[in-house]
Amino acid sequence: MTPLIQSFVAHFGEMGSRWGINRTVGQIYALIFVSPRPLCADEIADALSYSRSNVSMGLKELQSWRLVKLRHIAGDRREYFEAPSDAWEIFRTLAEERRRREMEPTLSMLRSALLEVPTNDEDRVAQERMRGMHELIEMMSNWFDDIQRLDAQTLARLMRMGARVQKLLELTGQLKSGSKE
Amino acid sequence: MTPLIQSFVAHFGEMGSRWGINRTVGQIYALIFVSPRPLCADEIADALSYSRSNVSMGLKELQSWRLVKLRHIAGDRREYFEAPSDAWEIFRTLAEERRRREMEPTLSMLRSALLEVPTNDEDRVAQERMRGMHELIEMMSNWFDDIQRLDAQTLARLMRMGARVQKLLELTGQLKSGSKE
DNA sequence: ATGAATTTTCAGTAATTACTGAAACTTTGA
DNA sequence: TCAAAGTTTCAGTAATTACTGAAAATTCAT
Repeated sequence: MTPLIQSFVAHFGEMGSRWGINRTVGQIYALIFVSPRPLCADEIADALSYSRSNVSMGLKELQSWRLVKLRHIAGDRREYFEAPSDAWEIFRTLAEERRRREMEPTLSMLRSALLEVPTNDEDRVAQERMRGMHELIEMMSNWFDDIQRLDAQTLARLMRMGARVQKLLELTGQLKSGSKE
Repeated sequence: MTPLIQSFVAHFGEMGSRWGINRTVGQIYALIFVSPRPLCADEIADALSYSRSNVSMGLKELQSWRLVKLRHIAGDRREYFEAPSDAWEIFRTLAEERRRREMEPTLSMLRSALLEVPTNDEDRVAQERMRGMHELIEMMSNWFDDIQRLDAQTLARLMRMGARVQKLLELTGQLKSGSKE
């Protein structure tokens, strides 16, 4: 590993642990991401000085997040791993997977909590707060879903617009006032 | 704690660990969030059966995330803690703090990596990928910053629009074609 | 200043999570 | 069907992180 790659990999190892992801997994992904060609498990274990089995676990985790693609090379039985070279695509996958793992369980917990009939003031207030949270998370979840379908270019345009989108909304609000939104 | 609140608190304890946040901190915040009035450390320790010192640590962490507000009650020396009752506000704080803790260090690492002059093909490719990632993260970081300034209502409108925003962009793209955007 | 009420720190311990090496399993070519 | 190449599982151990209780520090009324 060159020093450039080494520092990139190290950074993602540390960052990883601020997420749910562990150091090994972060480093493996960083390495695959910057590699010009797919890597096999042994190469990864070698480069990072981790045991073969640890790398195997890490790759399985990355697969469960759908962040790596498998490749096969003719005449070679080993599996090779590759990341999308487009950071947008990675981000999209990550967002979708987080929605599924973090938002959905919370939404279903909140939904069932909101079905309960509160029998005291404490529960009444609690439910009120939960309702607000449910509303927010549901909205964001749907929004993620919509965003998912935009192509990178449109999304980039939307982001570059930033706060100016507000102006646009005000404008269309006027144009469409009276219609369904 | 009522069963309703208990299940909410338990859920956030478990969810917390999928984030960087630990179980205790997640539970403390959940409890504060649904409480109709500010709580003091002893009440929290009591409700969750954690040691007073553990709760103290947890509250400190929540303060470092700026997720709790301190309140004082006349004639009572203890500090009371409260969460914004508006989930939007919480989300905004969280997003800002994550940007600061996760995006900024990564951006600065990437920036310095991109300043290096690559001396071989491996580094050249790696830098190319890093450039893509830098572009994406920087764009998102700026966008978060912009979003920050929108009021909840506008943001909600934007989200409810979802993918339809694409149509809007196409429209304005036509209107403005030739101008600076 | 004194001391009671409260909060924080910290060293030690418990619990959890990460990692390894060996063994089991799978796949494929001869 | 066998054996070689490759991958996964898993029990045990290492490393990390969470938690506690006791002691120290802080705050504030007198």
